[in-house]
Amino acid sequence: MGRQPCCDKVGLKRGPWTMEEDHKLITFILNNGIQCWRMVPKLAGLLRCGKSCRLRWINYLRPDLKRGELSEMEENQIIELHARLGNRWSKIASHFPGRTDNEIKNHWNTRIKKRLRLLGIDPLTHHPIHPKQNVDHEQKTESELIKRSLGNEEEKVSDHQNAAELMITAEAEIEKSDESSAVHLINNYEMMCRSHDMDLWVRNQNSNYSTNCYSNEDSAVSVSYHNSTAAESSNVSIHEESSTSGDLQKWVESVDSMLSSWDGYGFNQLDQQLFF
DNA sequence: AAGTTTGTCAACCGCCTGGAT
DNA sequence: AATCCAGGCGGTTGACAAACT
Repeated sequence: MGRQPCCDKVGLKRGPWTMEEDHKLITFILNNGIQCWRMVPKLAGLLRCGKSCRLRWINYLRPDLKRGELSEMEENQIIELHARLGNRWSKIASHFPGRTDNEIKNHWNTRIKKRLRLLGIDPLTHHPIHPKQNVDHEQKTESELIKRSLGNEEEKVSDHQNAAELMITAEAEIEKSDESSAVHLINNYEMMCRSHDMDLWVRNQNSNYSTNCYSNEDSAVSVSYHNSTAAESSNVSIHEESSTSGDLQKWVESVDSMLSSWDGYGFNQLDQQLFF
């Protein structure tokens, strides 16, 4: 037996909501609350189906909605959550009070996907796109792509490359367990990232792992490692206040242990390059 | 100025889930 | 156990605006 429609659609209004309809819905909900969405349109005097009322309230009218553009920090968090959860928009949205799943889904489809592709990252798998599979067939040079992703600012391009080199060296130091040197380099990297509000991906040449490093507003450097062969990913973060304490030692150890578990996937090759 | 393309996002559709009976 | 049903979810559409030719 087929599913019954949620309501009798005959005579019901569709399409964009008018101010008058919005007003009726807001007034009704604020005065009566929500017991049953099916009854809301009847009781509120609206020629809409219950589902339509629910959607309008949740996505547009409820008072606790956060308006305005998503910040870069929120965007980075969405990317991180999407890597873990996939297209589970409501789960992702639950991490952002005042943001709706619809809003985040739209933002992902219209902006973040493009941004990731520009950086050479497959938005579906979150792994680097191999140059041969790169969707941008226009033979853009690496520096042109970097410029585009950073708003065409020469200075930032140069710092972006320097930061990548710093992080690559830091990882090499970690690999050699030279913590004090790694601490110094990571601190430099952190400062550079924070001062230029940027993120970047580095990737081992001829290997299957990639690294995403970024800073965010609470002064942390996060490093996500993705291993395409093992289909694993992991994330480690350091905070400014812990970068000179024993916590960093733990951080270095956790990176070490994670990477040694990935041995055999080519991580030991340190001839890394910027990958866009 | 006019026509076309591209980007954005509110709203809809249909399936899924879980509680009630 | 089977069925019904409301609410929830993710994919998709289409109207509108902005950018481009």
